[in-house]
Amino acid sequence: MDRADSPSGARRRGPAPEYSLARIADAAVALADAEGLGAVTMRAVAADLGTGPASLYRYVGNRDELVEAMIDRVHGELDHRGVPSGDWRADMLALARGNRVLYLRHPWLLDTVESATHSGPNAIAYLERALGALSVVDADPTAKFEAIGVLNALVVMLTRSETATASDAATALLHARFAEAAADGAHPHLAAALTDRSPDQTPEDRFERIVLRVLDGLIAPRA
Amino acid sequence: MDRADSPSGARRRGPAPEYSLARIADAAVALADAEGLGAVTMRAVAADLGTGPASLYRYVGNRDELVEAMIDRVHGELDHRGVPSGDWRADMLALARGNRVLYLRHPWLLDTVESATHSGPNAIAYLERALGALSVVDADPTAKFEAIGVLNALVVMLTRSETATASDAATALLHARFAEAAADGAHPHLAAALTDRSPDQTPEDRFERIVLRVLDGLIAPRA
DNA sequence: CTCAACTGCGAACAATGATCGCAATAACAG
DNA sequence: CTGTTATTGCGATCATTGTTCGCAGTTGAG
Repeated sequence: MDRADSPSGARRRGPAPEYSLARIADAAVALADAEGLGAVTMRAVAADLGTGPASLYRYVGNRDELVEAMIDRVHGELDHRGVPSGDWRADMLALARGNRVLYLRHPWLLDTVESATHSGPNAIAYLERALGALSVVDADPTAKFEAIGVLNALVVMLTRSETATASDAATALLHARFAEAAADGAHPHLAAALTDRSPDQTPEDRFERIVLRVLDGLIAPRA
Repeated sequence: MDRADSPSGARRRGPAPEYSLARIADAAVALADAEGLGAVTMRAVAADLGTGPASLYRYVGNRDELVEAMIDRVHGELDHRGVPSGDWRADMLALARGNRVLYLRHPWLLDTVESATHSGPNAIAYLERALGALSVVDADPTAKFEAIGVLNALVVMLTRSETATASDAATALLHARFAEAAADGAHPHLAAALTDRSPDQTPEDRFERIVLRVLDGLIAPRA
């Protein structure tokens, strides 16, 4: 019942595995990048590899495991060397920036946050980096875990709002509903806020400003 | 192609609708509360109402619309009167607290954050309240929207971690992987952080402390 | 050479979201 | 009162998807 592919030292019996978890995950990632996570069906991935869906189950227990493999695979794209630099603020900002570009490059990652916990090797390596960055801070580990978690949630939220373009149907609907609510007289503050648009700020600036502020709030002087 | 149920003034022709969006949403909410969002299939909801799946489509365009109705329905459980009180910090904390209990009562809401945007009437009413609370703050509307969004993301994340009990399979797996990584020698900071457990703090305290800190960081003195 | 372990995968199954069409019903027009 | 029409309830049915079964083919071990 074990998986094909797994590096169990010596070559086992039977034919050598024709595919690999990495190849399958790559195909799935390509599909998700192009058409969203919903397009990642076992059939579609298998078809892209030129085989049938059943073959994939030699490498993956189920679809969730495939998604997990995808997640960890793209997490490997990040290069966080030099992150425990001593300046924890800069370090955390760098980690956040890295996650941001990762989410922008693979927007489907934003859809996996709530279903699958990112706990693959690369995600754990990331956590190790973050803890390393915070090792110079005098706070108890629980607070550090919290800070990392909050930071990640923040990055997800910010990137999600960055990804929501007006061309998107859901976003258009949202705006329409806002406008409607603002016009019905029962939502004065909303109406005011919508008319009083304050403008252009690059996404990057917005991102860094908010991340830094939250960081400062989180790791405030001990009470 | 219009929906049954919708209050189009005078009674229309044909038989009076036997169900209603509200009743259907209630049944679905009950199902989700008991067995999770995955248990909310058209068939299951219909069966709970004593009918077939096709009937629901007179009241709902598709499953996503049903989930949206569920979301807005439970958002109506919150009573946020007295929230624009003048003390914006207290107001925002109260709103956050309200959302927290809502998420704890209906954990499946945490699974809807990324798929469906919460933009029903009750969600918009919530937004209006929050904007009202922040109306006494001198900041541009964009920043206020951001603050509200960040606050919500924060509440979601904190409540999610509160919901993840050790009895949960996913959480158990996560802890196992952490322990494994901590033991392999390549993750010293993780190992240190895991052994150095700092203890007991009520979830409520944790929640309020973090929310207040982030709020203070967000609405920091203008730069 | 034989056997056992292993892989690839076509065929099939169950569950689910969704559609179609028709019978039943009730307001409306005359 | 009758015929028309808009509307509802819903059984039957379809397409899609995740997943399993079983078997043929392959390869190393004894």
